Amino acid sequence: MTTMKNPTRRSQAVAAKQQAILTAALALFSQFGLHGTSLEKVAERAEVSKTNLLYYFPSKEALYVAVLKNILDVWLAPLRALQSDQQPLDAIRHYIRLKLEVSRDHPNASRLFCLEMLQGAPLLKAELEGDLKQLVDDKTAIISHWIQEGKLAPVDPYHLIFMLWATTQHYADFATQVQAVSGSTLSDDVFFSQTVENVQRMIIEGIRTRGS
Amino acid sequence: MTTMKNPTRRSQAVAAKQQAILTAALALFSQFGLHGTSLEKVAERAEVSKTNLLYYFPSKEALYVAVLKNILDVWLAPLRALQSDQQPLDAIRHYIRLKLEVSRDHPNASRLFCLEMLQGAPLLKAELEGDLKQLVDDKTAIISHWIQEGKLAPVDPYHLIFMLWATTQHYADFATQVQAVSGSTLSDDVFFSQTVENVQRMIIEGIRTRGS
DNA sequence: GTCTATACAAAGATAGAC
DNA sequence: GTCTATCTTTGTATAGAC
Repeated sequence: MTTMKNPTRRSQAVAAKQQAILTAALALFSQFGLHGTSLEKVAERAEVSKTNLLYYFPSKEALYVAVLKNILDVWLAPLRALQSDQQPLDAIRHYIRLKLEVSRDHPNASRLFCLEMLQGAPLLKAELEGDLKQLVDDKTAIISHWIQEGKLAPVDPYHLIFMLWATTQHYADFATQVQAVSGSTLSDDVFFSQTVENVQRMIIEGIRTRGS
Repeated sequence: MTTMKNPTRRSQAVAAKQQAILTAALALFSQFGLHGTSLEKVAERAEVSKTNLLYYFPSKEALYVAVLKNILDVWLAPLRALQSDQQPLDAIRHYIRLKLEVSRDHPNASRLFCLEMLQGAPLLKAELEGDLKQLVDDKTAIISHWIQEGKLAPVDPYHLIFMLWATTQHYADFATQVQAVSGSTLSDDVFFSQTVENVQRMIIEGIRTRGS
C-alpha cells in the first residue's frame, strides 16, 4: 500500500487498468485456454507491458483465477433470479430469456466456464461443490414444490436444470457450429428472438401439465 | 515404405502402436487442450518414447488433426442414423439414447469436439460448413416433413437439433458439474437410465402434437 | 524403427534502474 | 508504477548412431 495524495482518482485509474487486463485475459483465455494464451498477448491486447501486467497480477495462474472469479456471478445470476413466488412457467420462460441474454452478451464468460468444466474444473471444484450445489439444491426444492402442487409435469428437477443450462449455453459455447449450420448467431436480433421463442416453447411444452 | 517379410503382422503392430498413441493423445488433448498437452506426456501414457512418437506423427499438430478426424465419425453416427422411414417420436427417442451412449462411452471424444468448437473450430471449419451442414440440412428436411404431416409440433428444426445436441452432450462435456451437483455421472447405470428417460420425456412432450 | 544427445524457440518470471 | 535486460524452464523438433 503506497501513500496517496488523491486516493480516489488514483485507485480509479488502477481499477480501470486491472479491468482492462481482466477483459483482455477473458477474451484470450476463453478462446485459447490457459496454456494457449501467452502473457505477452494479454498485455498487448490490454495495452500494457508484460512486466506491468505482472505487477498487477503476480503470475499467470493468479490472473486466470481472477478472471474466473470475475465471471462466476454473471454466469449464476439467472439461476439466482428463479424464485418460488413466480408462476412456474413464467419463471422458467424468464430464466431462458435471461440465460440466452448472457449467452449473447457474455459469450466469452460462458465459453471460459465451459473450458474450465471440460478440464474437470480444477480451480472451481470447491465453488461447484459448495455454493453452486447449495444454489441448485435451493432451486430444485422450488421446482419439486411446483411439481407437488401439480403446476409442473413430474420431471426430475436436476435434469430439468441441466436441460436449461445446456440448451441456453449451447448458443454461446457452440456458436461456431450454430453459425456454420444455421448461418446465424445470437448477435443477430431476428435469430435471437427465434431462439428465445423456440427454446421456450419446446421446454415449456415439455414440462407443462396437461390442461394447464 | 520399407520392404517387409511379413507385412500383415508388422503393419498390425504398427497400427496398434498408432492407435495407442491416438488414444493417449485423445485423453490428454480432451482434458488439457492442444497447448496444455506435451508430447512427453502423450508418449508416456502411450508407453512409447517421445522420439518414437514423432516418428509416427511428424508433428504435434499432425497428431492433433489425426485425433480429431478419428472422432468425427463417432460423434456424427447418431445423427446419421436418423431416417425418414421411422416414426418421428421413436426416431427422436432413439437418437437421444444413442447420443447419450456416446456421451457415456466416448466422453473424451465429446469433450475434444467441444474444446475445438470453443476455439472457433480452426481445424474443423471446413468439415462443419461442408459435410456437417449437408447432413444437418438432410435431417432438418426430414423433420420439416414430419411437421407438415402433423406428426410433430411446429418447431424450427434447427433449434430442435441444437437442443438434442446440447442436452445430450452436456452430460459428457459438463460431467464435472453434473457430478458436483447431482452426485452421479452416466457411468452409473441407474443415473444413465434416469437421464435417458428424463431427457426423452421432456423433449418428446415438448414436440408432441396434442392428441398424438 | 528406435535410441541418445542436442539444437532451438517460446514464454513465465525476476532484478534492478529510474 | 513502469521500464529494460536477463534468467530459467519447458517443450518441439532434428541429427545421427545403432
